[in-house]
Amino acid sequence: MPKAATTSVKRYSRKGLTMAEANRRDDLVRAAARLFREKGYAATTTRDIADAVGMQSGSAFYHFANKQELLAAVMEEGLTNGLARTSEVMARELPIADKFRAMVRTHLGILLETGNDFIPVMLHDWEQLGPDYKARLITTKDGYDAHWHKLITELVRAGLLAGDAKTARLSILGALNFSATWFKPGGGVSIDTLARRMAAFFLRES
Amino acid sequence: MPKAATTSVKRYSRKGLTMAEANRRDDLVRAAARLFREKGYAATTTRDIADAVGMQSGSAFYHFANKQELLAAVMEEGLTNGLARTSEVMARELPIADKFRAMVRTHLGILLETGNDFIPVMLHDWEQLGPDYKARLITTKDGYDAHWHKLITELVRAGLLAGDAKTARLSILGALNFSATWFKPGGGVSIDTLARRMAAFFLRES
DNA sequence: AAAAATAGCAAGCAAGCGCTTGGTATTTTA
DNA sequence: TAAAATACCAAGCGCTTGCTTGCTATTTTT
Repeated sequence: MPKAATTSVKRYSRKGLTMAEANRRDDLVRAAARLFREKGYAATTTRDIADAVGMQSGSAFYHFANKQELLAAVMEEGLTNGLARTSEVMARELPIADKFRAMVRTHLGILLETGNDFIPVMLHDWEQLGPDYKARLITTKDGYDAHWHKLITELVRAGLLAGDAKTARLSILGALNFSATWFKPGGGVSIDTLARRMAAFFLRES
Repeated sequence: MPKAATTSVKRYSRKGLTMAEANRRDDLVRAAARLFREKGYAATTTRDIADAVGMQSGSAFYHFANKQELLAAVMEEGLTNGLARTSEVMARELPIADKFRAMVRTHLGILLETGNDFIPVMLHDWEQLGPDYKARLITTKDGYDAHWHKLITELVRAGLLAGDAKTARLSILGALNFSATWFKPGGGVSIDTLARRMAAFFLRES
């Protein structure tokens, strides 16, 4: 008879999944993203993150060489997902003004939807990243910006946005990105409504 | 003969000022503001700040009970000065569109002028402040917002800004505030030029 | 000129930090 | 089924952190 009562079988998640299925690395990235967003990177300890996924404090370093690597993983996750969503919208065949509205809605979704803590962390704690880690992410980040550059250049050319394209891009993305600091889900406006209102504020049409 | 060679007279600044004139407390606030802006509040140590003004690491706690109090002092300095400058502009008798342009220029000045690290620190590290410290600042902060609310409401009513006043205010202040993250002094555009371009981007007039 | 207040210095403490190490249970590969 | 790889745990190490304490030099007040 096995001594099952004393030697309990080791489980890698509450659902009793195997190691490979459990994928605790992703759990760490998600928990880190949430905590980094709530308290900031420097104010979040590796113990906080380990606690959040039910690990011992040192065990996170089996998956990540150091704390910076975790921050980079959070940002990379956000950039990869954000670039995919953005590219999909840009590939649609839509009137330019409608495409702008869709892009605004998508960008706000990336920033404000529950659980999407990755890009807000990137916007807030980019400067906490060492130069080598920045270099690893800058390519994806540039691809992101390129979509917006193309879109806004067309809108300016069509007379649907005022001023020069650079000022328009910096203003619009600034306004959108800053919403991550004040938007509270369930606090009055929905993301959909906010997106419509902000798009209408920027666009020059009847 | 006094043993001046061995027992040097204690100076409270490099200019040989007296204690009261030297005002090392303000030195600490300015140094803290610069470091908080460069590295973030949590990543800046009290030793960094003491070093920056040439003090021993513990001596800053003669002027401030704790590190949070220093952060609050940085923000209060920014709010007081910013509110004063903003109130002065609002009191001018100007056509409403010109007043908007002046307010944009003033706000960008508060954010971007060299040495004005206080409001950027507030925008970036507001959430690091304990609830009691937030309460101490919230009144001044609201006075600040009230000016913008009044101005933008008038502009919307005059048809010089699109959409509802709330969306307009959040978008404009978001765009302006976010410039603190990307603007580099001496890097292409001046604050004056940036202010003119951003104001022109938002305003609806010929 | 004595007393009190001011503005520090020098030293260090307790707690918390990122991270390492040695070992072990489980799973996967050979 | 033995060997190798995976995914941790338990313990703790060295360093840094915010902050305290006892003392001293200078300035201001009385």
